Amino acid sequence: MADVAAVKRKRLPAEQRRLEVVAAVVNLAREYGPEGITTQAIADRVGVTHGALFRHFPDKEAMWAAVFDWVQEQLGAVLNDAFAAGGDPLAVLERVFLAHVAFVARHPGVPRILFNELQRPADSAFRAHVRQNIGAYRQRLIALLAAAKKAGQLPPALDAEAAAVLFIGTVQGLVVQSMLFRTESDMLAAAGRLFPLLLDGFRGPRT
Amino acid sequence: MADVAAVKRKRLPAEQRRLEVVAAVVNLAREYGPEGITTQAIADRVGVTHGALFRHFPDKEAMWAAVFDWVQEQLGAVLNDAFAAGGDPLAVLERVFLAHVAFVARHPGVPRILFNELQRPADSAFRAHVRQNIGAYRQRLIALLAAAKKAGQLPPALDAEAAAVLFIGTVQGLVVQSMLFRTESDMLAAAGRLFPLLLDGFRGPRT
DNA sequence: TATCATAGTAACAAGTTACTCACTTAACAA
DNA sequence: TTGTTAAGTGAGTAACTTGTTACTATGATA
Repeated sequence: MADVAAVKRKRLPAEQRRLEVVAAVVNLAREYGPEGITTQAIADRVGVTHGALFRHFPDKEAMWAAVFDWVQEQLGAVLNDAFAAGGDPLAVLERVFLAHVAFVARHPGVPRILFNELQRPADSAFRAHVRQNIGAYRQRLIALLAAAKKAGQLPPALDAEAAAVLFIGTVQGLVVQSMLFRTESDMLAAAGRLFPLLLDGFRGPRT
Repeated sequence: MADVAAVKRKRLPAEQRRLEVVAAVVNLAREYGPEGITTQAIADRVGVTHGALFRHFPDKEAMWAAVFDWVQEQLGAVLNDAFAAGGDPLAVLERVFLAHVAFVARHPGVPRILFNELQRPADSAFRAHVRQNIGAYRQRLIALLAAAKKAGQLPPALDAEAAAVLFIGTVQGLVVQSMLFRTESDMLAAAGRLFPLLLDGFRGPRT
């Protein structure tokens, strides 16, 4: 695990160093997987000795908590913008879809971190956090689908709950397959091809 | 990590013990996540001392390799049956979808193991294995979609490659969300609600 | 310039993990 | 019954990982 940030002025203020730790964890997650991230590797990447980390975080779990907070904040802002930008409901839906995919394409470490957390036993505190976030996301999608029904853009018979699951699942499935096959840069192109199919499914059976 | 198999006759033939190790790993993956599986935990679960494991496997990686072989074999058989059972192409497609979901619902440790592998760096030997399997799966789906086009069940304009990605992605997304929210038993019901939406998407725009 | 809070250091401690090895003993066949 | 083979034992070991601590050095401020 190379120390990219070897040449670096020391003695940063605590808040800034904490952000550097978060960035280091996200990058290391992409490069080596979340499992292999040791506190020593984080220290090397940040360009600081091992012991210094524990001046900013009480333990390793607190570092992970900071990473989760960062992800929630960033992704939340991206999705908020997409939801808020206006337009008819289906246009919003497409914007949300593409914004979501673009975010994980820009931060490829993030899905690895989330998938990693999914494997932990169900009682994990992080799990509850993630569950609440995705649950809220799903509710917003259901509301958006309801608005689209009201606007006559989608049929009233549409199973909105299933549609929301399918929507989020499409993003997740796309991410999984991109991690296997493609580079992150191809993800947006693939997303552009997938969304029309998804939308046709929402629009209901061809008469 | 309790030793479920504490009362157990000793001195099994090697092949059988190897299968027990594979089963133990899959079960432990569901209960504690793949990350937390130590060779000691495997030994406890199988009901054997730690050292005995290394009489059957040269190292831990070989145990994981055996698990991957088992998964490939089992899931491959399930999908083969679903593909081979006959009927019109869209009926086959639905059967494959439900068989796939049913398999992961019956072996909840399997997706955790696969997701775990996805986090490792791209040059892993396991990754190449998984990639080849899913790639072959995708090809079979594309062929099936082509057959459905020929039979007039799907429009010729359908982007078959994107549809195959969406199909596999739907399963994966369903699994992810089931791991977060539902129990494994709900998965099949959710799959039944999702498939019609997916199919309508394949059938193309409503005119 | 002197002071002082605090970021950083380096060596250490304690626990965990994968793997080894000399040995014991069960099972099966002649 | 007896001899041989291979499964199993259990006490170790080396490497790694997290976290601690006594000490040092920096840089903003008075």
